[in-house]
Amino acid sequence: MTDTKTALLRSAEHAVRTKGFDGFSYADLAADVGIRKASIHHHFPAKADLSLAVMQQYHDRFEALCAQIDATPASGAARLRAMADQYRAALGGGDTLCLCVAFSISADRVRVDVRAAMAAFRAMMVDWLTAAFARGRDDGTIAQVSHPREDATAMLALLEGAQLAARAQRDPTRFDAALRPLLARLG
Amino acid sequence: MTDTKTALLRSAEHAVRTKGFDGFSYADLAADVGIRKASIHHHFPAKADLSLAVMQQYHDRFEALCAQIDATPASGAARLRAMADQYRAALGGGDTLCLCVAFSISADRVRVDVRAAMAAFRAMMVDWLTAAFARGRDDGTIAQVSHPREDATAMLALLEGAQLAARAQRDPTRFDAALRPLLARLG
DNA sequence: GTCTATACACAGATAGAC
DNA sequence: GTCTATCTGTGTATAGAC
Repeated sequence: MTDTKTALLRSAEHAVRTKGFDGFSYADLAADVGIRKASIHHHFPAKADLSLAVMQQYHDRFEALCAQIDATPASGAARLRAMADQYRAALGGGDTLCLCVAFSISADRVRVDVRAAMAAFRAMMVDWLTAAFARGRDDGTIAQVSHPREDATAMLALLEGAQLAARAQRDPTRFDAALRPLLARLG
Repeated sequence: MTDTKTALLRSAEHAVRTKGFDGFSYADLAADVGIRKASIHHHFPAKADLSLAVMQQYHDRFEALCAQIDATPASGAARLRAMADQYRAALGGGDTLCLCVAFSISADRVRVDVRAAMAAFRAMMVDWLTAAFARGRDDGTIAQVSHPREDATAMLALLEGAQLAARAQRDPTRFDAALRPLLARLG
């Protein structure tokens, strides 16, 4: 992959996560990367192609992160904490959201394959969180686990909602506050 | 307030909640309400004026809803359930979000007074939820309440995140799934 | 209050030279 | 691969007639 393409993907991911799918333009990326906007079309013919590439790259990165955590002997609770830390770090100064959240608002204007990629990402995250909750129930490090899958679904919603709360007021500590009750269950 | 203005506010709220601040235009509203887009400027000179009016109307409606629930002798748990039902109903077929969520993505492109209105709405909701959790702790209808304010912050994030999950896949039952662990705490 | 007409900026995208 | 130039559509907003 060329440097330009890498730079474009990087710039586009940041743009989507701070401004949303409808909020960023090829002009923004061009200014950021330092080429003309027509040149972007050489790498990504349409905005949807770029969006899909960004989504796939994001998916791969999180998949690798999950695998990395799974390779450790960490407890169920420690795994959830590690993932929560990741979402917290993704917030930056309170201005960047999870890519899925950023795309969700424009869900009816993104191409069908981009929507499919969003669904795939969510499914992967819920599956991983489900396994972590099950592990935590078995090793006794997570309190009050009844249905790992439901807990996982709720936790993903909580993570995304907490990011929204932080962004709405550009205050990352809102994320911490929203996570506190969940983290309190982790021994 | 004239019928046209009422219709515009109604149409605009739906537009923002389905397409976001950046995703709807005066052309959409004009087609929906049945007037020309230039006529909208007579009622709301700028898009920011319209956004503010929609936000204020939304705030007033929820404030009235909170007051209505408070006027009943309902338990803490019953109050939370009533509010959760409201967010669930607001989902429609899985395509409409809370107005705050819809605006949040475009937070850096909305006028400062609209952002202030978003913050005011969130503050009101957290305050109300805090009181409901405190009531539930005292009347014994909500399990494991330690810090009502933290529980309230987490619940607002969960409600909004659950709406996002439902919208991402146009499936309202995702909302129900994400809420289940919380609702299980309510006696 | 609503209309037609229009201004002006910017969006995504394409053609073709270099 | 990147550029200039350009197309076409759409966005918010305004002027002025009715």
